[in-house]
Formats: sequence, structure tokens, C-alpha cells
Amino acid sequence: MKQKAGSIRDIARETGRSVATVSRALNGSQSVTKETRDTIMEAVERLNYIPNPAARALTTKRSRTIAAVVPTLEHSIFARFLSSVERTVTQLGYSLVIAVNNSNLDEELATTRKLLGMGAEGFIFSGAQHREELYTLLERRSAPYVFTSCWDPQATAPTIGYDNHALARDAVEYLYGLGHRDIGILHSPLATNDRARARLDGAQSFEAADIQLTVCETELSVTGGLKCVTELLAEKTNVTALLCFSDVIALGARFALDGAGWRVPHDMSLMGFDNLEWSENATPPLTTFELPSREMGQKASEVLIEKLEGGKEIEPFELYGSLIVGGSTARIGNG
Amino acid sequence: MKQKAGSIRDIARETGRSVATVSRALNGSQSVTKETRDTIMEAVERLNYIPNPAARALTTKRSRTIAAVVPTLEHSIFARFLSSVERTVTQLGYSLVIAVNNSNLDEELATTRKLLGMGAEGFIFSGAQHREELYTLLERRSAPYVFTSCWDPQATAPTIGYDNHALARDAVEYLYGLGHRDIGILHSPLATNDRARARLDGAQSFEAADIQLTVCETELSVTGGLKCVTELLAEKTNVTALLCFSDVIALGARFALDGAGWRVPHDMSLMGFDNLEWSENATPPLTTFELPSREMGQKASEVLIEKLEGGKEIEPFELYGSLIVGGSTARIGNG
DNA sequence: GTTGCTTATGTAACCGGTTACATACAAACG
DNA sequence: CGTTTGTATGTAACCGGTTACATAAGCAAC
Repeated sequence: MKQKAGSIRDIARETGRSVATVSRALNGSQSVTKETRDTIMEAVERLNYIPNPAARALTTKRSRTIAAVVPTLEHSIFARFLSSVERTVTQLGYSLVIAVNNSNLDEELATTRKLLGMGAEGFIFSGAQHREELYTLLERRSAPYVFTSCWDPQATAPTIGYDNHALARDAVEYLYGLGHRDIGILHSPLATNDRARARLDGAQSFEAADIQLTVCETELSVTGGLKCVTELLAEKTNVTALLCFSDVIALGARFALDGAGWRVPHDMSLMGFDNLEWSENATPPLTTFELPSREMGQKASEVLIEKLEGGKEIEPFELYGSLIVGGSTARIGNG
Repeated sequence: MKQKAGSIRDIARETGRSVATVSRALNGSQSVTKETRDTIMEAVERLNYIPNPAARALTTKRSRTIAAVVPTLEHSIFARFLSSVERTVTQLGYSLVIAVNNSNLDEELATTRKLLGMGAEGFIFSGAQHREELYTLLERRSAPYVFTSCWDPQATAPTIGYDNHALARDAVEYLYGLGHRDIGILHSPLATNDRARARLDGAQSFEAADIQLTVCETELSVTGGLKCVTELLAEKTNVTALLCFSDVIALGARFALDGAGWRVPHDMSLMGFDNLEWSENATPPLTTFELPSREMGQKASEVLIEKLEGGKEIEPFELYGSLIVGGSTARIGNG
């Protein structure tokens, strides 16, 4: 039935060496004759031996596993980020365990406990807002962790990400610069997401006597954006530009505008956040922010692993988004 | 520095019981007095003890880890699938390790070897086309595995998925039924993807004397669809309907049509595959196939875990897609 | 009060690696 | 030639759980 997977002692017996020598050969210690090593490797190959990871982890106290906890997998922005985490982690000889917290901090805490109990050594979280117990738990186990998708040097753990507040402020400034004075802001739910909150705060921090912001909270989805804009258009509105804090919402907004016969950017400027793949291909292409998700995934993985390998302290690291100007925004009056 | 995480012997010492009793209490054996159990649990709580997963895995020979190997994480269709795998696996007390093979079978083989060496017990792959060595490897370690996103009772491993061939054939039949005789087919690369191949074969298996298929291979992306259709429109074409084997490609196609001033469905019918979130919200909504990704993720996880727990053999399982008729396709002449 | 049975707990072996320390043998040196 | 030094390998303890088996205590039955 379940044949016991060959152990290091089988290889030792097979080659007439001791387990210590086999172990050394496998781990590339240089105090092993080339000849011995070859004999051993040949047997390993032939018997298709794979060292038992649990046994190895037990002695070395290393599982070489990184855990990433994200709010959801349903949005490509996280998929893109995770893809880069996966690549980096794999390249460095680690594995990636992925868990979803459904934007629920208590669920996140429980999940993290499970992940620790599963052997995860380092943790990547989204955002800087978490349960106190989470920190206690991780610190007691001295597991390093970082926060991503945000930038805040004061946070409990090192943040590896971009400054949502500043980016949102820049977005408003950009629209203001084009002459827009009455701007609609579409953001995803604030309750469970400190990044959304930071963006909204950032937008509102832009000061000008004659600016007017109409804020609308909606579900983070195409449908959400669509509904929200449909409602907005139903009432008489003076809004000349829509700033969506996610391209997904912007796509919904775009559909709503199309459906109502509003032309972009002639009748309404439209701006997003994330630079998803479709954004640059839309007609007109969407003005949006390119967020450094890939760099973020890579950097977060690297610093965690450096910390695990060399004990090197993790420093917060700021990444920068860049404004991508597409044809979906226009100077007012010039639409 | 790295304080040694408390062990079961610490709990034993703390409570004045033996390690065996502590272990029994933790694992819910009923031959432990309620009183003893309470004492132990209290100490566990107080000292924040988490059993060492490696030690546990070493004796029980169980890691409770499932691995999912997908071609890429960059497409939401996989994210949606994985999201459901993650949920199911977590609910059943397992963890999910995710690996990406970049649509490369050799990379997949190497990755799988690594995952085995990391302790994964069960495997979920995409498609039914893999290296021979993969099967040998998994069988030698008697690790159960399933193929998803396809349906083929003859495959090397149980398939949990839908019949791409039949779905594609149905799609062509549907368009034919609307009067379309000259249909453009946009599919993703065949070389590395047996699902794409099955869909194309399925489309071509629809027999009618007067039907004409124009086949075009393109990258699986918005840009891919856009380029492909732009080229198609550049030359004079009689195609009246475009069938895209992915909604992502269909979105690119849609942008190309918009850009060239072709109205959907008046000048061109457009049909996709996947039913991504934006599809139903587009104006007009996209005609597409809803693929049961979530059910697939759930089912695949369940059968693997049942096999691991109870040794219950895994049976192939067919899931069904359903045609979603949107306004993007119309009877010819009625556009 | 001896025997037998049940139940709660303890002792110690074991899982499969890694590694400190011991050993054996060869080359180098005086 | 004896001693030193260095290199390749072996022996055995250890990591932190689980569990077969041993033991002890409690209780009923004769």
C-alpha cells in the first residue's frame, strides 16, 4: 500500500557509507570525496530518494516557507502581486503558502495562528491595520513579518509599499490642474481596509478654495463601479471627472458612462488606480496610476528571506507609483 | 535572540503531567480526565504553545498540505479557481501551497519535485498533458493528484472539470444557429496548453457545408486580442462573428472593434469564454460560457483530501459550463 | 481479600534527518 | 621513525512530537 518512502539510512546501506556521509554529500559539504559523492548521488538518483522535509525541518528548525495573507484572490491586483512573490520566493529556494483573510482581521488572526502551526517562518500582510494579538503572536514566535501595499515608517512592522495618501492627493491635483473643480471619488469600503482610507484622506487633503469632492463608497468590483456611477448620473450632477481608487471600479464606471451615452473624456474625465492590463488598451486608454506590485512582491520576499537567513534587520522601503496619462482625462472645456 | 519555542515537555513540566498525557490532551483523546485536560489547556494557552509542525509531521507522516500548480497567476480565471481551492482546503484543516509553472512542462516537473521535497501530500494540476516523469515521481511517492480545467476519463489521472471540446463545439453551433457562416476564432497558444487545443478541435468538429472558420492564435491577454482583431479588420474580411476562447481576449477584441468603429453586435457578434466579472456588465453584455471554476476548485480539493484521509479512490468528475447569452451576439442581419 | 476489569497516566522507542565529536589513516615534518 | 596535522568518514545524540506497552489506581464480584 503506502510504501514507506526510502530514508537516508537506505541510501547509506545501499552505498556502504554512513548516514552522516550521505547527509554531508546531499548538503554539499566539501569534506566528501568526489568519488563518494558520486556513488551517493547515483544511488539517490536511482532510488528516487527525496529527503523527508519534516525530519529536516525538525533538526534545522527551518521550514523555508513564507506565508502571504491577502484580503482576497479574486482581484488581479493581488494575483499580480502574489505572482511576483511566488517567483522570488521560489528562486530563493523557499515555498509560498497563500491564505485569504476576506478582509476580516479576526479571521486573519486565526489564519495566522494556523499558518504558524503549519510551519511558516515569515509573513507578508496587506496593509498596516491588524489585531494587537497578531503582533504578540508573531513576536513571541519571533517570526519576521512585513506590511505591503502601504507606506508608513511608524507602523508596527516594516512597510514595503507606496504612499496611498500621497498618490491620491497627486491624482486630485492632476485633475484640478486640468481644470476640474467638481470631482467624483469612488472608493472601496473603508471599514476593513486602511489603504482605501488612506487614499480617501489623501484626496481630501488637497486644498483649494474652489474644489468640490463628491465621495461615494462602493464594493470593489466592476458591478460596484457601474452601480455607483449609474446612480450618480441619474441625479443631475455637475461632476466633470471621476476618480476611482481602483481600475476595476473605473471599468464599471466606464460601462455606466457608455451605457448612459456619456463620452469619455468629452463629457466626463475618468481616472483609475492600479494600471490593470486592460486599462492601457481601452479606447481611450485609462489615465491611472501604475502601482509597483511586482517590485513590492519581490522586495517583500527578499527582505524576509534575508532576515531569516542572515538575521539582517528589515527596513521599511518606499516604492513609487507613476501616473500613466491616457486619453480618458482631458482639460476641462477641451473634451 | 531566537528563543527556542516551547516544547511539549515544557507543558508537561509546567503541569506535572507526562508528555504522553499532554499529547493526548492536545489531540482530543477521550482517555484524559476533564480536569487534566483543563489544566493542560490552560498552560498551553498561557505559554502560547503551538506544537512543532515538523515534529508532528515526522511521526504522523502527514503534512496536511495540498499543492496547486497553475500555469500563471496573472489571470483572474486561475485566481478565482485558487480562491475556491484555498477556501475548501482551509476549511478541511489543510494548507495550500501554490506554484506556477509558466506553461512549461519541464518547469512543472522540477517544481513538483520541489513541492514533494517540501512535504506536499496531494497535487492539483491544470490540464491533462504532462511529462511522463511527473507520473512516475508522484506514483512512487504515492501522492494522489488530479487534473483540472478539463474532462477526459481516459487521462492518466482523474480529471475534475468541463469538456472543452464540447463547449467550443456548442459555441460554434450557437453562432451558426444565429446565421453566422464566417466565424473568426481567437485562441491562446496551443503549444503549451491542451485545453486551448481541445477547444479549437471542438470548434472545428462542428460540421456544416457552408461554414468557414478563420483561426487566429494570440497571446492570452487583452493586448493579444486587440492586436489580433486589429489585424483582422485591416484586411477586408467577411467574418461576422468572433469567438474568443477567453473573455480576456474578447475584451481586447471589443476594444479593437470600438477603436475601429465597429458596433457590437450590429457589425460584428462577439463571444467569449469564462464569464469574468466585467463581461456581464459590458454594454452590451458579453455572450460567454460560465465555467464552473469554483465548483472545480472545491471538488478537486475535496476528493484529494478524502483520498488522503480515507483512502477513498478518486473518480473523474465532470462539471458543466453554461451558455450566458448577452447582447454581444445577434442573429445575422438583425444586428 | 484475591481476582479481574476498566480507566487514567507514565515510560521509552521511534520517526528521519543533522551535526558534534571520535576515529582512522595519510601526508608532512623534524 | 615518531609526532603532528589534516582530511574523510563513522558513531551516536538530538530535534519534538506520537503511541505501543507498562503500570497504577479504582471498583465490582465472588
